[in-house]
Amino acid sequence: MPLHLTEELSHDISHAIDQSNLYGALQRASRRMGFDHFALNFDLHHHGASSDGVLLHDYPDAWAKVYVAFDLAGRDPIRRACGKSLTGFAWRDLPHLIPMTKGDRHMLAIGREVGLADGYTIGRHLPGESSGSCSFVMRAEGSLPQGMLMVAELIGAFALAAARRLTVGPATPPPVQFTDRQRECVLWAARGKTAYETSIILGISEDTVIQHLKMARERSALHSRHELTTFALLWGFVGFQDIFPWWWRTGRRSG
Amino acid sequence: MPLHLTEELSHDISHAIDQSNLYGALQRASRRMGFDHFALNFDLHHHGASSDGVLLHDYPDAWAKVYVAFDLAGRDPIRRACGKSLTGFAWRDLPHLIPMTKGDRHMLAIGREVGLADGYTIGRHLPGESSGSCSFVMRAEGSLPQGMLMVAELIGAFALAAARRLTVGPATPPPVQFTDRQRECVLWAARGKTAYETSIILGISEDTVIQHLKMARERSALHSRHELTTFALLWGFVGFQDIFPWWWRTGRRSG
DNA sequence: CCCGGCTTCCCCATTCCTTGGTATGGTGCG
DNA sequence: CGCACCATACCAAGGAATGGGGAAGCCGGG
Repeated sequence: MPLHLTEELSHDISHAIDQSNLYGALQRASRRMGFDHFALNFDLHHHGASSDGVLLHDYPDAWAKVYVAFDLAGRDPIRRACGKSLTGFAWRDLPHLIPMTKGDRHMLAIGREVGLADGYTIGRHLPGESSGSCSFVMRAEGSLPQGMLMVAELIGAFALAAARRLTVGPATPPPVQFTDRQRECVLWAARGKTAYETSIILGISEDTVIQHLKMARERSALHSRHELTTFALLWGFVGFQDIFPWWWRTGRRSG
Repeated sequence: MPLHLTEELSHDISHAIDQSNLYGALQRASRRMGFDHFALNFDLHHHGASSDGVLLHDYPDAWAKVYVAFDLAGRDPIRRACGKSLTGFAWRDLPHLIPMTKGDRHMLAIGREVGLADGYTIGRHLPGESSGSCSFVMRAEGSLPQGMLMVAELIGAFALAAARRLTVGPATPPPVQFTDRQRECVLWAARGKTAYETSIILGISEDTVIQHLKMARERSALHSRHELTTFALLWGFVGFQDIFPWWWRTGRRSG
């Protein structure tokens, strides 16, 4: 029966043709699964003002303002936890996923006050393209509908896929291309090397390294090396794999 | 019934205590769902030689060599498609997900020759931490077990979570802790702001921002802002989600 | 109550990065 | 052969980051 339910609910979601459509389908789905509220947010890692992403929810009004404040400060613990779990998670399990600060606990406490007691959140990431999360929330303290969590897992994923379909469209090419040398210089920059050090490593002059980084910045329309390295990481021009194995191998420590 | 099946199969997988355990559970699960083969790979984005990731499969021997060759060259189209889909996908739908090159088609053709006709692959990513994929494969041309794809979706996710658990360990505590202010300053640095700009944003003096960043570097034993922002991204003190949606919202461009 | 940690602010010298140029040789393509 | 692009190298000025100091107030734990 639950699988049948999944298919029924996912049908509406997968066939949503716009955001209000998706909103309705998600609201119906959340009720059918036994939840009181839902929230879906989906952010692109690029694209300008035209398509900013998706934020759908039927949270209490009182919560919206609070949430925006926390989120703008980059402090939403639930969003952080989405980066640390491959499957959905219950909010009560947050401390097992991420280190909780005082501010985090404060935010959750405010949530409980306005009627968001516990929830189950499904997060998905496509490195360099988009991230999103979909939460199903209970108003009252008590247990989540355990038998429905797997259904929620699927429904959440389909909803995020739908949001992506509505936002991204067919394909997302990387916004720029680097030359080999540019990529190499950015890599050593991300590893923390200065232009001079990189010039020694690559056996070229310091000015050349600076030139490559200059060109890379120009292509990306960025104005600092921090942005450049972050940008390169995001788009996979360099990977954490490229940086950290090297980092740990070379006797570097950070704690 | 299928949901019951999911719970039964996921139990074994979620309780696997080592890789051979997981192998057996996955093999049983793939058979029960009506597939002929399975493959799971899971890669960490950091940590040195000791724990490089997981690769489990019961593919024909003939395929292993071919696969390794393609994968080492970073050319596996299925892995590429994992970066472009939020849900599982059938191999036959690859052309809808990614631009297929001649080499990609060649690889799939070889697969069909050795008895890997079509498959369903579930991919998951945690930006900055790990990526993995789990495939369930049919030997013969024909249709995938349609009624089982949602089950496969869940089983695949649980298997990846299990692989992560076996690889990463229960929790990888961050090697240092930042104060709220430090984290905030690092966040704005990662967003590309200078110390002066950050000071305006936070309403404090430029020297204070410099001081916070100085302390953060000291704790991390790092010597440049590039390393600091990368480090913060890796450990989840700030997330790509925190940086880029904001980035593109504020009129920045890069393409 | 005192101590430690957090946050805030200030100074200075040095190094590094950014931005604007110019210029050479090589390579691949039509 | 032009042409575009890449890799290489250099110059100069101004802005930003780094690494050393010092110091104040606040708050919570022992």
